[in-house]
Order: sequence, then C-alpha cells, then structure tokens
Amino acid sequence: MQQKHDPALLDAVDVFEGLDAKGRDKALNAAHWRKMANGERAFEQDAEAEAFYVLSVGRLKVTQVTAEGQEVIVRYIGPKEMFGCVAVCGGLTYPATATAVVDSWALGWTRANIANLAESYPQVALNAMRTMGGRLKDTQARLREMHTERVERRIAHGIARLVAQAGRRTEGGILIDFPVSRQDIAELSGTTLHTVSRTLTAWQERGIVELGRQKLIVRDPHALVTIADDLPPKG
Amino acid sequence: MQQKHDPALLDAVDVFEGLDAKGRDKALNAAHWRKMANGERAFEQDAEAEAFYVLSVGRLKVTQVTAEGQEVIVRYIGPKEMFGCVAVCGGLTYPATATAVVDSWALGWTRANIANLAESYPQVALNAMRTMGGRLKDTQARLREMHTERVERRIAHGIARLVAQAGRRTEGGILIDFPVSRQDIAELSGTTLHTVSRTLTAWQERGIVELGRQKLIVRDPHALVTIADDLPPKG
DNA sequence: ACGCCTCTTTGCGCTGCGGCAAAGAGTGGG
DNA sequence: CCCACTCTTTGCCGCAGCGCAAAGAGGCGT
Repeated sequence: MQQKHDPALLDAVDVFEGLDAKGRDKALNAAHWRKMANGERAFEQDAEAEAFYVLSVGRLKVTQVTAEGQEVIVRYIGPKEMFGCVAVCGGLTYPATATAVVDSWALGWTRANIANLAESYPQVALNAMRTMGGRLKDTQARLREMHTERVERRIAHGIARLVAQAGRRTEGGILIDFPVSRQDIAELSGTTLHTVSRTLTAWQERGIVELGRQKLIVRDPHALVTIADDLPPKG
Repeated sequence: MQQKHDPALLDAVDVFEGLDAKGRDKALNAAHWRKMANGERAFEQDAEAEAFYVLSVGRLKVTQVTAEGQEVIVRYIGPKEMFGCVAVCGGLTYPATATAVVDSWALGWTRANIANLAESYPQVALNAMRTMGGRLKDTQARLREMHTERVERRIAHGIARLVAQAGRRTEGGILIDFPVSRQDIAELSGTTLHTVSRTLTAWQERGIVELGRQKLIVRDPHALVTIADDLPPKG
C-alpha cells in the first residue's frame, strides 16, 4: 500500500479553497486518517451520514444498489476529491455506497468536526456546495444521456469520463489508472457487460482502444469523442 | 393569474429555517418578485447563474435538453421549493432549464444578495446544501431506476413521484394539480409518449387511473405502488 | 358553432440489445 | 506447476418497446 501522507493535500483541495494557513492547520488537526483496503466500503447507502472525507491516495467507486442487488456506478472519486459531502449538513443519510477499488487513504472529519469548521469558516460550506452543484449537474447530464442516447454513445461517454478523471499518458495511449472490468463499464453506461465487451472488441479492431483484463488503454481519444458526440442518429 | 402574495411564505421555506424574524425581514427586503407566465422560462441551461428563487405559487419543470432538442424532465418544482440553488455559490452556470407549466410567482435574490445573506446567516448556506443533497440523492436514485427497471415500473415511479409532490385529493381519487401531457410523463420516465399512452390506457382498464387531456387521476394508489415496487422480474 | 391546433390513441413492423449458455484467457494461491 | 476462480469473449435467440403513420378527440379562439 502506498503512503497516506501528502503534506500539501489540503492546499490543493477545493473544499478548503480560500482558507488561510491557520484554518488549514485547524482543519488538519480536527481530521483523522482512514485506510480502506481494496474492496472495503467507506460507507453504505442509507446509513446515517457520520463523516466527511477527502481522498488522499487511491480510488473509490460510488454506487447505488437496487433491492435486487443490481449496482449502478454513480461516479468515481479520485485523489483530492471529497466524498460523504452530505455529512456537512446534519440529519441526512448517505445517498450511495462508496467502495475502494484500490487500497486507499482518506482524511476524515466527523459530522461535529466539519460542522464546527464550517461555522468558523463559512467559505468551507460554500465550497462544498459548489462541488455538490457540479455533481448534481453531472448526474443530471447522465440522466439525460440515459434517456436519449444509444448504448454505443453511452459507453463512449462513460469511458471519456474515466479518461478525463483517471487517465494517465503512457507509450501506447491513455491508460485508466485503476482496474476497470467490463462489468464496471456496463454499470457506468447503463448496459450489460456483454454489450460492453462486444462494443469494445469492435473498437479494438478499429484501433480506438487496447484491451486487457481489467485494463483499458485509449489509443485514439479523438475517435472516442467522435462516437460520443457525433454519431448522428444511430450509426 | 393567482395572487403572488403569501405572507407566511418565508416562514415555511426550508432554506430559511432557523432564521430569526429579523433575518427573514432582511431576506424579504433583499428579494424581488418575479412573475412567469405559463411556458415562460425562469432561466436556461448553461446560462450564468444570476439568481436564486423560492417559488410562491405555480409550478415549474426543470429540464435538460440535448443538442438535438430532446428534452428530459429532471424534476418539478412546487410552492415553497427553491430553485436556481447553484447561484448561492459563485461562478457556476445553471445545470438545467426551468420553465413554468402554469402561471407562477417566485421570490428572487440576485447572486450578490443571496451571498450577502448567506454570509450573515451561515445557516442559509447549510439549509441550501441540505436541499441540494436531497436532490442529488433523488437524481442518483432515478439514474439507478433508469438502468435497472423496465418501462412500466419507471412510469409507475414517475407518477408516484408526481402524486407525492403535486397530488390533490378529489372525489374520484388523487388528481395531479397541474397539466401533465403524456409527453411529459414520457420525459419523466425515460420512454416515449406512445409507450406511456399504451401503458396508461391499460391501467385505466384495470381501474388504476383515470385519464383526460393533460389530466391524470390516480384511483388506486396502492396498485401503482405495487407496480412500482413489486413486479418481480418483468410482468 | 365552426375550424384549427394540439394532444392522444392505436396498429404494425422492425431491431437494438438483453438474456442465456458455454468456451476461452488471465491471475493468484497452494 | 497445477488448479480454481474470476474476468472476458462470442454465438444465438427472443422480445420489449421504439419509430412511423394515421385517425380520433378535446379545447380554444373568433
């Protein structure tokens, strides 16, 4: 497991933007470190919101689960991103489940601690709101995609989002820097792993992507964008 | 058009919960009234967020529109609900378009006014966050429904939401208290007006609903819930 | 009352994609 | 090095529901 420590973490985190050094010290002192091994859950959907986190290293997936056990991936969380935002305001339950997809470290604040901090530094609440506003917008946009776009475009959009958030330049193209299965991509795109597999294989033959077990390299990002945005009516 | 005035409006609005009388006076003084005729837009998607509103009377629909002009209804806004929340924190654009579906009145605050208010009364920002948290949760739940549920269940869920938000008890059942077309229900449920029409006609024959032009009465809410929640695998 | 316009219903054919099943390919543990 | 397990590919089938088209039904303005 990587080290948890990143001395400049709080300086680069949106939610603490606008805080002076003293405020950041105060924030850091009120925080605790939490480790989550691969597969471990930070919190579960509908549990009472107890803590607010900023991820330091690793990656989490945020999912909604149906009564029947089917999962949908709402978003991924990467380093410097916050999660469990709802804990900032009292009395809510977590809207989704957060699961580590690689070993991860996060800084956490209890509900009382973060409320206390938000009181001293109102900017913190506004920053958190801005992030939530952005996520609401994202989620609404995905809702729209889901209703209006065909599967191939949805998969392209899903992967484009992964690239933007977790893409790492390598020799052969842009690599998604954590293990993603076809099933994961399906849950991101609103389809089944079978359809994802078929679609990605076709893309591989066109040289757009390179596939591996839980691995995805985008060789031709431009073609991906073309599929995501153009593709006039159907194909 | 109905009167805009509701003297107790601010007392019953979530976003001003916890404010003393003085704070509410201050809020009211900083606000302006805005009238929106049926079909008029309060704001449009991707426009810079300029104002924050609380609806007094009427009803708005919040939609996302694709480049090709297809619409998806994200939610409806009723009296005492806030909209344009993103204006509270600076620098964002509206994530969706808000359109009046009946003649409506809202109280509005410019970005500067609401920011000013939030500074004096941090509780306002926290309240707004709580509302946004709830909406994020709603939207994520709908995203999940969209991926995992068949059309009939989605329509049932969509109508159940309308009933909860805008249902009015009448002789024959629960009436949705504003004009809803089949197209609207389709945009709520992620399907086409044809499928909605067929489904509702079938339900009418089973005595679950009563239909009219832009009108919907739910005669048997229990049956609706059964369809929305039970319906084991498909039919 | 009439005509226009929007909303709604209904039939029919087609197909995208989900479901099932089974084989193949990596990976990690013992 | 082998085994077991998970992840992935691929073929085939079936059907839910979308698209198109056209007729019917309210409602509203004049």
